[in-house]
Amino acid sequence: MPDEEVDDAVEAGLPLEAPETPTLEILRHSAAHLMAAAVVELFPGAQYDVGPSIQDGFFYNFQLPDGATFSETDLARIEARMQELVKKRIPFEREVLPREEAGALFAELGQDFKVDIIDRMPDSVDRVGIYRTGDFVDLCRGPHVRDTGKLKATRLLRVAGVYWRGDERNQQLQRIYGTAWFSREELDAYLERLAEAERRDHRRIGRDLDLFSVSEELGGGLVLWHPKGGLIRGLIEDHWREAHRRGGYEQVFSPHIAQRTLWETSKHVDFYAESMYSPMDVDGRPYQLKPMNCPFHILIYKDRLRSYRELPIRLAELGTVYRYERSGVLHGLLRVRGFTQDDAHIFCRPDQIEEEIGRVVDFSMEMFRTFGFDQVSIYLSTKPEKAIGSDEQWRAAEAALERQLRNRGIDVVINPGDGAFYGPKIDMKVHDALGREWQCATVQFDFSQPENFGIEYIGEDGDRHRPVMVHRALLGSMERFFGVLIEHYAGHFPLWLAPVQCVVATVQDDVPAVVELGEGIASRMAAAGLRAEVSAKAGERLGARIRDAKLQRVPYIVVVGAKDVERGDDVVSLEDTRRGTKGEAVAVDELIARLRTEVEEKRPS
RNA sequence: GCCGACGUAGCUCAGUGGUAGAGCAGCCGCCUCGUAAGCGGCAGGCCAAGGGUUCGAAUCCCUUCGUCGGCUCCA
Repeated sequence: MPDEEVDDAVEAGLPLEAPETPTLEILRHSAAHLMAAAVVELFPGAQYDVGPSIQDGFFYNFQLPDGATFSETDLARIEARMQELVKKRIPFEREVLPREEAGALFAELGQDFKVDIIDRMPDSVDRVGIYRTGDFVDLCRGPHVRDTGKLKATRLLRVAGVYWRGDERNQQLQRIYGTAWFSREELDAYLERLAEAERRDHRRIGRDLDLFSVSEELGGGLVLWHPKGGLIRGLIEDHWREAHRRGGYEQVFSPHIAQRTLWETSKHVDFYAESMYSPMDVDGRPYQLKPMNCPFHILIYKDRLRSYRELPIRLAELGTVYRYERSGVLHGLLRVRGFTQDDAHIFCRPDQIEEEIGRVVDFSMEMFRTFGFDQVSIYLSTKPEKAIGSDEQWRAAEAALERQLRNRGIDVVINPGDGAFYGPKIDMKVHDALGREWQCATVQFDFSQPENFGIEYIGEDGDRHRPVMVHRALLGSMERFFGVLIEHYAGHFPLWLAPVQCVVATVQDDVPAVVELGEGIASRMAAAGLRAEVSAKAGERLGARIRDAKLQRVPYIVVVGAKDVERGDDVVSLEDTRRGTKGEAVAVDELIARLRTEVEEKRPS
């Protein structure tokens, strides 16, 4: 998220010329000014706050007089006015004013936000830059394009309510988002990208492919996995379990509720209360739906005395947790109130911690590759405001995490203050087919819980020592990962995950020998462990069967008809819907062998 | 939770004050057809819920619930 304050918190600099070849960022920032100019003309008395360029576009925050708000129909009017200003080729003119003069100027214009920004500038600032575009004047560092004529490929996209200075205790402003490009063609390409993202929307595909549902009747943020979605989840989980066994993890299970005292010990009650559901009464004692799995794994660790020889102990669980999320944030599978984390907690000696972190990073990269994610961005989050543990502990842990990443030649982005309350974390975001980043894996160093629960091990020296703990999820949650996977593949799952791997479409549906041939092929495939279905419903043409199978994203379609029955050579016509080949003559046995190989290799697409 | 938009059949959507519609899906027939939709029929709606205005409300107003786009927050 851009720092809204930075872009317009202008300091006086040298006079800037409009660059010969403006960057997209400059173009978009200029487009933001243009939009603000149009808004101020159309909505007298509107105050403007900040308007930076952002990824793919720009926004500007406004406050309309008398608490008025923009509605989406206003966008067309504003855009039309912008177009007029574009035609006039109004120059962007820079001036540098003494600070007091600028303050007086904006005060006179009734632009309180600008006055406020000037007031907040450090004392060292004595001159500030402003830009004029016709009658519109804005506090701004620049640079800008030469004139508004450069801003032809601009489109306003949506309005949003936002909190002043990003703090929800503050008043709400109106924000308009837009996008701007050098050319009409680039703008169209961008809009097409948005349309493609919409076509890939996992909620859309989830319904079309009958994978999952969420419903009002059930309750927001709660997911029903339908048979096909459930099948895919099961396959993902099978792979996950197998990988974890090989990776030295031991699978455990824990209940969905526990006594509230457990959450008091873990300090979740203190630090995580707003995400936890109200306690329920069990025999007069408060119990709590679990928002995290860690305390359970700690209890497993703690159930008996541990030796240094046992460490590291890696306890993994597909643990379903429940967290209160505010109604406005719920979103399909990506943001829900009940979800299953692919969780694990690693208990180890301090001397093992770095190696363990490195292992987890390698392990997750391998896991992502299996699902077709080759590119991953890595973020390191440091101590937040609300945290337990000393600054020294935090700094040491942060350094350990960073060292392991750097050792692997990984570029790390630091997110200051974004860690969990019990320790710093590494977040891994996968890049999908459209280049979008999705938060999946998180690796969190935790030096607090071992203390909270007083867990120990007996060291080589015979004394008791405190283990350290790494909390990690790779896929993140089954729900979110599934949503991301759907969008990444646009529903075209790799063969090993495809709910139906092959449809055997019959040409005729009323010729018993043809239907029998189709059914025979499907059952041979089923016997070989493949998921095949016959499409022979009465009243449909072959074209309709093919179409249905393709809309259902079935990877392979076999066509059989009367001619195949006559020939009797066990060779069928194969269509590979992902590669777009059709009419390939292939023997059924060979087909089965081919698909089995593809499944066994878990070929990612 | 906040700002905006939207809630009409399983799905996608028409319908802006005067008797609720279409396409797809479903069901029933007819056609037996070779690589993305054959043809015909039937059935399907308390127009999100509640309240109001009106002779009359899917349509106008209010409230609630939900969904969507953002904000804040997050796996």
